[in-house]
Amino acid sequence: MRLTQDSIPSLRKANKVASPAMPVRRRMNTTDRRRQIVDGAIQFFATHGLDGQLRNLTKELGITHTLLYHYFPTKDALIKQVYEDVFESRWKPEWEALLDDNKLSPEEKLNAFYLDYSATVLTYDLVRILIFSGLSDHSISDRFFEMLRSRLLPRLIRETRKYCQRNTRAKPSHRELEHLMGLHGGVFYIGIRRWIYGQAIYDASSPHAEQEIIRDRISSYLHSAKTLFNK
Amino acid sequence: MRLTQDSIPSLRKANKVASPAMPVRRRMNTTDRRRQIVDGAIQFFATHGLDGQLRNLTKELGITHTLLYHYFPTKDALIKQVYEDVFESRWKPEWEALLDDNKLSPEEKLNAFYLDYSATVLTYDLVRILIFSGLSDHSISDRFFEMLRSRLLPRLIRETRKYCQRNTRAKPSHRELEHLMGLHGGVFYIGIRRWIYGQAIYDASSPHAEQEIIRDRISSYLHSAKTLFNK
DNA sequence: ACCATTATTTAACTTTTGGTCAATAAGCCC
DNA sequence: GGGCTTATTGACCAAAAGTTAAATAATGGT
Repeated sequence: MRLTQDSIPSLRKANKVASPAMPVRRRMNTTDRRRQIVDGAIQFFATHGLDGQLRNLTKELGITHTLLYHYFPTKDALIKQVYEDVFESRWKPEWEALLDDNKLSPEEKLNAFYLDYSATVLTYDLVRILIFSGLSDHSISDRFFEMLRSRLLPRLIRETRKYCQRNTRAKPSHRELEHLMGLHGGVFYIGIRRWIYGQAIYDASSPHAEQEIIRDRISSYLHSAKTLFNK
Repeated sequence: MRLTQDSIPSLRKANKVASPAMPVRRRMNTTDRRRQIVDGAIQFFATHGLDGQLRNLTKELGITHTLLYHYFPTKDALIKQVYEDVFESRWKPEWEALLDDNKLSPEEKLNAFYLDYSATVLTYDLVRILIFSGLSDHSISDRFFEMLRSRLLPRLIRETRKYCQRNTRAKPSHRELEHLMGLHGGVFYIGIRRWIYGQAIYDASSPHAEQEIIRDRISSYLHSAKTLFNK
């Protein structure tokens, strides 16, 4: 292992002819390399946690660990960048617009939203990094949940009320919110089972199984909202 | 910090008189010390993850880190013991008996079960160690979920059917199971929010808030089961 | 009161790991 | 093709962290 790694340079020195079998030191432009590092780091930290060792990360990337320090002053800086990227790239502002769209019924909105939300958020990288973040500092999970709480939950509650034909703009009650969190948690739990517990959730026979599940849960949620809150 | 730690022996040597302010080297019997170490380790690993450093753990315990190796040959052995203990001590065989009790209605059973389950399982130690385990090897989470799957889910499905007045012993359908997982995940998500995200979930005004929430979810679950599966 | 046992500590070793720095060489411009 | 810029590397450092071995001392039995 260490042998091959270390013997490459001497080989190169001894024989300057470039051969496909012999990796040559390649210069990448800064932005591409940086991109590659961050992408690799996202995958890597999602798998091994934030305690994963830089030398292992760079080995996967095919570079020396010292090269990292050309792009990031410290490991924390890299982690921070990973947080940024995972977070920034996955949160969709369209969700708010979708939930505000007047052409859709409450049920259609909830379905459309949670289908897209689950496809976007319930990914290997995001779920695991979110959980890793929650377990250590709460930096990412706090931010993520705050977005949820301030931008989505109120709209989801509003749509729920609309569905129940309750015309109130009162502040969502504790009970209403918790009912919604029951749905939300049930959906997020899909991600936990799949990406934390490593379960294969669906039978292969039905390709749209996940969508059906989510639809079921939403309909169940809305239904019981009626009986729960309509008197 | 290190100073006081290191200066104790010399102090002891200089002045043999035992004073309450000066901790004296105490011999504990093997079983007690082992118990203390494992208990401390559960707390410690739950907080800092499995990468937590033994020196910090033992500092909390007030012993030298090398003493650990008198009780456990390696760090992995200690972690394994932690897994065992968390798992053994928290899983209640009574749950199965409860769900089989004929004197209770399905709704009463589900309520009683999930109230106790959440009080027992949704604790700081268990939730976090379960998740830590899931993120690394799946050793604990697999076992835990397997117990759930084989011993509890079938009974919960059975009671759900009873509630819906469906008399079938057919193998639970994929859809039935997922509906149940919606409830289960919603409940477990309480633990995630509280112990991973670090959220204070309930308003202090209502001490039984968690119980009400769970009751709500169960009633919602059973209700929608009726409409979902009864025709 | 002494002795044997063994819990506990001290000191030291090894590997791992984040981080630094000077040397090397790939690509670009002229 | 020569030279400049800078991406990339190899050697090295220091602190962290798991592990070992020998020395010390608390306890229980006689």
